[in-house]
Amino acid sequence: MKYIEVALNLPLKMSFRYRVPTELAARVKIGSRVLVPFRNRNLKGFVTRERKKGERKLKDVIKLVDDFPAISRPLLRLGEWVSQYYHCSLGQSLHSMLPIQRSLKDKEKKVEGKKISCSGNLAQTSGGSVFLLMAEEPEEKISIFLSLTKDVLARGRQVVLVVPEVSYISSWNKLIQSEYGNCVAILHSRLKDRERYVSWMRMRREEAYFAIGTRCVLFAPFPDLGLIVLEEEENTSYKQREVPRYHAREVAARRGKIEGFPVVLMSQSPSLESWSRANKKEYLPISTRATRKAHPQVEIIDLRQEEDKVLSRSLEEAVKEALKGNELAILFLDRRGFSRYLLCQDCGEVLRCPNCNIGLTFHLKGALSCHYCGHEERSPLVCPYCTGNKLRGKGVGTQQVEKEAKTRFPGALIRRADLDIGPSLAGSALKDEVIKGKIDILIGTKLIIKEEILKEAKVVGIILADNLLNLPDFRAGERLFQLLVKIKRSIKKEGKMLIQTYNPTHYSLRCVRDREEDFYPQEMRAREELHYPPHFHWARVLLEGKVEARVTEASQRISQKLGEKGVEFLGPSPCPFAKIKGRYRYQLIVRDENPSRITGSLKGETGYSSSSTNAVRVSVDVDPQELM
DNA sequence: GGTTGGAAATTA
DNA sequence: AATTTCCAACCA
Repeated sequence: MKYIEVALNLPLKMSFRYRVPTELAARVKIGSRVLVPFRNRNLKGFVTRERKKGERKLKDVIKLVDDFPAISRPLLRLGEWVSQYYHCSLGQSLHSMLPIQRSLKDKEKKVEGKKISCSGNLAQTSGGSVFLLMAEEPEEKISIFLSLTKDVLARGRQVVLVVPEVSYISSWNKLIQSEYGNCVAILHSRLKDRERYVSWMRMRREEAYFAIGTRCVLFAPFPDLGLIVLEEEENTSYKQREVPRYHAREVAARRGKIEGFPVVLMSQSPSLESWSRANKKEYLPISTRATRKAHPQVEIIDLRQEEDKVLSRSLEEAVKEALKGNELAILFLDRRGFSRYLLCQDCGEVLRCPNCNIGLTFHLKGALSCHYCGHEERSPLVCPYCTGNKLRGKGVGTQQVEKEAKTRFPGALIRRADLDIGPSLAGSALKDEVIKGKIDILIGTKLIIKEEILKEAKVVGIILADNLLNLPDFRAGERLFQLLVKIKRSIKKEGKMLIQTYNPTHYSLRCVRDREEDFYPQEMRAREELHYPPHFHWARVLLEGKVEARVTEASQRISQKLGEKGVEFLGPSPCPFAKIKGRYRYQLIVRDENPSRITGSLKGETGYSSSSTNAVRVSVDVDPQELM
């Protein structure tokens, strides 16, 4: 008799054993999906191991779901790594790797021989390595991309291109189709069931040999994958917010290691993590020809010296100039949906946490708090740096920009685009309007920071850079730098970017204007002292529950345990969103230079999640991006 | 003795 | 995660 272990899509550490009825025995393999009885219902799960003996009476597998194993051996190994590193069950990680619920049917007799032959020729000098491609010019990036992929395809292997968001897919698809013909399969979460199924099957059958998609395309069922390329590797969308909370960059690298192929990260301004790894030769830089073309002018405007805190004189002049030449001007302001910060309009300083150096969150009752370590203080009446009395709560409602622009630039065609107007509308329709020149001044949030829109712009004004710089996030400076570099690289070469700020000497701004490469060593130094990544790995332990006392109690218990183990951690402190859907939320931040020590210290402290009506749910987010 | 609400155990 | 089991507190 044959027995198997099955991983179910439940937050349980254990797998369950079943007996395989004789008539199924030949077809049930490792990686197969099976339907099994569980409690009083039937669940689909993945076969993870085969066993000779069942030491007790086990239930029978009900049926085999698919005509073939849905998960290949290497992908099973990848799933095991994801579940270990990101603290979720194997069933949860495997479930997220297969975006299809229905049964997989295969009428044609697929040649299984090919898979075996591929494992022999994996040995390749670059197999398992990660490369970092920092191309200044988009044309150069594309030409390197094409030469790399051509090479892989010529050796009969397949290519995956991962992009941060769905909107990036169509232009890449056009490019790749025009180069290689109809060989592309597209995969992302917004596809309909049927489309996803067709795409997935085309990859498996090698009817397609090029896959483009968002995160989920990392698990493309190609039999002989030869290359994964990640576009805009610093993009924060690469971190999945739901379980399993994986980062596409890490998963790509791990798949490359398991299956022995190279991974290429592309970026105009890489994440500090990747820059640092490249510096340590963990990632290999791909050298580019130095074809730096003329850059647009960058001007930093000191708002402390300006009468008008919304539109400075220089920005007004620049916009007028653009209007005169019938060119597009963009005014960017990021609305911070939550949390405000306290800024001195005289000296430009911001109230920061003495322990963590992130902007303190300014609450309406006049309290200031740090959500990393839980530090709290009363908000002062005068600025502690210059004793001035112009401390102002900043962050929400910089909405007057549109009103201001209308009075300043009468007759101009002004368009405001943000989430209120609708994200779908802000997409292609807006792009069309921009290209046809139907807009003179475009006012918007991060939504409009798209290459297709920016490339039409002659002038871009950043209304208040401090909004981004003072986000309660240690990566705020890095994010601002990356955003500004992206704008600078995308707008017209003879254009101009004007940055309004109360902190004109900040290196995030200075480096955008003067020497971009100086940013990374400076930011590395800033992160070192406070044990921020990339020097240390972080994991967030999130506690949620309906009874606040229970949540704080549980967080105390965990912090005591961590203390006994001698692990370094911050908190517990209330999350930036302290209550969501009636659940109170607290967090602890565990940090260590070695990610496996973090995993070790958390083992046993938390289930993957335990839930009952009044209990506290504890979950772990390894290498978190935003702590909300 | 019986009901009840919440925590703990169980699921193969 | 979703139930079932366990157990102590409360009641008449």
